[in-house]
Parts: sequence; C-alpha cells; structure tokens
Amino acid sequence: MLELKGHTSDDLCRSMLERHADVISVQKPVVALKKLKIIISAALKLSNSKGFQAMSLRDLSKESGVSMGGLYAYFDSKTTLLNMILTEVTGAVDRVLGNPPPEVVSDPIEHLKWLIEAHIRLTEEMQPWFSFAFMEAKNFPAKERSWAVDSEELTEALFADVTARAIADGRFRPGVTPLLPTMIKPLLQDWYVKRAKYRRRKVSVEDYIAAVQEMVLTTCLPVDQLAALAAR
Amino acid sequence: MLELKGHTSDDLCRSMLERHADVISVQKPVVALKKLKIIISAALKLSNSKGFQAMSLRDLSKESGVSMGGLYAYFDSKTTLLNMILTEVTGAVDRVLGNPPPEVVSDPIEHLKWLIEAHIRLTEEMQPWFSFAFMEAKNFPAKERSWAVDSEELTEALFADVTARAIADGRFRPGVTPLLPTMIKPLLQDWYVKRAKYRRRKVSVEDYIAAVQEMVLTTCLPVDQLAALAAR
DNA sequence: ATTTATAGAACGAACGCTCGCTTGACAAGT
DNA sequence: ACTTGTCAAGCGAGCGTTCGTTCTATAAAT
Repeated sequence: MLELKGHTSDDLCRSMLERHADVISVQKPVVALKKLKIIISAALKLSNSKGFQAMSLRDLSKESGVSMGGLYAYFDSKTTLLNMILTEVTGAVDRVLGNPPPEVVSDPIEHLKWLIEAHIRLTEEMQPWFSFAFMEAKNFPAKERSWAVDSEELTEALFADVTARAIADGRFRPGVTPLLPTMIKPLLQDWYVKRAKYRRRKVSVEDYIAAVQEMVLTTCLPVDQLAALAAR
Repeated sequence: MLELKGHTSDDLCRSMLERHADVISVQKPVVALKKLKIIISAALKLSNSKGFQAMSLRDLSKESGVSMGGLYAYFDSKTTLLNMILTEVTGAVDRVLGNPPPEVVSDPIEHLKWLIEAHIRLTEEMQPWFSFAFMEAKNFPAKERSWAVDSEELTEALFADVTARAIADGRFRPGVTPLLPTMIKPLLQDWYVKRAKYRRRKVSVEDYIAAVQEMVLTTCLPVDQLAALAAR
C-alpha cells in the first residue's frame, strides 16, 4: 500500500513553528510544539463545525484551554492563524504530489493512477486540514484567495500534464473530452468535503480510490482495453 | 434545447413573498417584490464574495440602498434571510428534477442524461443562488444544516433510482461501481462552485453537459456500446 | 385621516486585540 | 542550602469597534 510521510499533525505544527518563528513568541520548542498542536486542533475542530469567521477567539480559548493572551503568543491576528493553516495544506500537496516515485513517472497511466491514489490518501490523513482549506479559502481577502486559486490550479496542472503525455503517447482514446483533467478534481475533493457521508455509508478509502480510478480510466482508455480492465 | 421554467429571480422572489408573508410586513405586492429583488440580489452578491457571516447588515443596507429598519420589513433576523434563500434553492431543485418530461422516464439512460442536463442548466440559471447554498449550508445551526444534507441526499436519490432501474433492466455494464450515483453529484456541483474558472476558460454549458454525460455513460454502459457512443 | 413604508439614531452584546500583572523554573549569589 | 533575581510564559479584565436588532420620528400613499 502507498505510504506517505511528513504530514502528521506533529510534522505540520513543527513546520508551522519554523515558518512563523518571527510571529510566534514562545521560545522553548517543546512547549511551543505541544501547545501549538492543541491550539490548531481546537481551531480545526471549531472551524469545521461552525466556520472560521463564526469561531471567536474566546471560543478557541475555551476549547483549547489557552487564555486569550496565550493565543496571541502563537499568532498576531486571526487572519495570520488562517494563513498559517492554509500554508501547511498547500505545502503538503506540493510536497507529496510533486514527488511521484520514480517507477510511475515513465508510464503516464500508472502516474495518473498514482496521482489519484496519493491525493485521496493525503486528504484522508489530513482530513480536517483539507476541509478547512476548502471551506475557508473562498471567503477571504483578495490576497489569500488568489493563491488558494493558484494552488488549486497547480494541482490540476499535474493532472493536465500527465493527461497530455498520455495523449501524446497515443495511450488514450482519440477524442476524449479535454475537460477530463478538470473533472478529476471535484471527484477527489468530494472525499474530504463530504467525508461524513462516506463514513456513514462505510465506504473505505480503498473503495473510493478504486471507484475514481475506474471512472477516470474508463473515460480515457481506448475502448478495446476496457474489457480487460473490467475483467480484473 | 431543454427549457426550464419558473426560476427567474422574479419567480423566486415572488415565491419568497408568499412563503414568508407572516414575516414580511410590507403589504403592497408591487413594492414588496421590487424591493425584495433588490435586497436578495445584493445579499447574494455580497455573500458570494465575502461569505454570509462576513456580510454585515450595514453592508447589505449600503449595497441595496435600503435602510437598516427597511431591511427588517423583509425578514425578522439575519438567519431568517439565510433560510429564505436556501428554501427557494431546494424548492427549485425538487420542482425541476422531480418532474422529468414523460418521454424520458421510460428509458433509464435517457432519464439519466436528462437529469444531468437539467441539473446543470438549472444551476447555471440560478448560479448565485446555488453558490450561496453550497457555501453557506455547512456553517449553520444543526437544524438548517440537517435539511441541507437531506436535500443533497434527495438529489442523489434521484440518480440512485435511475441507476438502479438501468441495472435492473440490464442496461449497464455488470460490476459497475456502486458509488456511481454518489460520484455524479460532485461533477454537477463543480459547474457552479467553480463557475469563475469555467467562464475564464470559455467552457460553455453545452460543453460541460456533454463532458459529464460522456464520463458517466462511459463508466456505466456495456463496453460493446461505447464504440458507437464515441463515434457520434 | 389613517395606514403603510422608510430612515437612521440608539442599544446591549460580542467581537478582535492589548496590556499590566502573576506565575514558575532556573541560575547566580551568598 | 538557601535566598534572590530574572525572564519566558500565561492570564483575563478591559479597550475601542462593530455587530444584529429595535425604536421612534417622519414621509408617502390611500
């Protein structure tokens, strides 16, 4: 099974500490990491249930057990807190999807299947982070919003690249819709946007990965290869 | 081309006036309709750019040109305003998708294609309303949220029904993923959630409808029918 | 004259954020 | 061994502001 590394909440908070050392006034790394994890986990919990805007810092203080003043040792404004979280999410996407294992890059179809699996597994392990990013990125100041869009387009570009390579190599059915790379994204996003629904219906990650791969491949592979695919 | 009726902003606001006559204190229908249209359109504009929570009633007052007191002649709380809009959206979905033309209901595959087209065309014409519903439904009190989920599941149920009929009739490939009806929804939603992206890329409604139909049908039709489909 | 509609000041609550004070761990000085 | 000094860390009442909502005075329509 595909293994991904470096995005436990521990890893992510450690990365946040480094990235925002200028704004975080707590010096001792052990203390800082421990508290930051608590604060971020509380922030994700509250934001994902009522929205980031609707979460007041008093809510966050109560949920995390850190006082108002204490919170401001970890960020200098509520908007900074938002950006700190969003930055880690896009960072994780770039790091994971941008580094495919060497054995898949030579075959565009294997690469495509890997991208689908890696994306779904990553969002599964970082589920609250992705829900947060998806829900909140829209509602914010022009600056932050535009790079949220950029990040979305960057992911899509990975699918567009691999699709273009497959077409150039004659591995896809002629005339397959040019919208294919665009349409993969919403299928991947549904896994974390509607996570509760899939949990309720007992759909496993593996089920979902297989379903998306099936749908995408049947859309783009040459017709004469589909029988073999279905037979597996 | 498929024609849908009864969901211009005029129709929708008229319906809002009837449905919430108890809460709207303005008596003269002509005046009420005119102003309500202005208020709702301003509310959708502001909400879709900064989020419903972040839209203050002072923003809304300024944008619509209606005073604070004036606004409260049309709703008795900000939450009521939210519900008034959401109610019209789910109402339109039920009305349109629940009434397929007689000529398609006998054939599950035609019915499926019609559902896809009707959903995308409806969300195209009511785009700001659907964006609003999608973005805001999540962040709200248990009551409103649960029926937002219900409404989502109801739409999905229509796809599940028609899929089940197609399978019973032997019209689908054996072993097609049971997740198919679930996965159609995010494809349909992408049209209004990421409307700006598709506009920027000059993707027309017709293009998008065709692409979704292609993707769905290639996933579920028997392999020996796909060549014919591709040839069209 | 009476009803209907509108404007905008006013209100209490809650917001993000600040700041002076307390705490506690640890090292220096005796 | 004990006291003292130091400073990072944490606290929460309070600041100015803005929120949703209400109210009263006025204007318009009938």
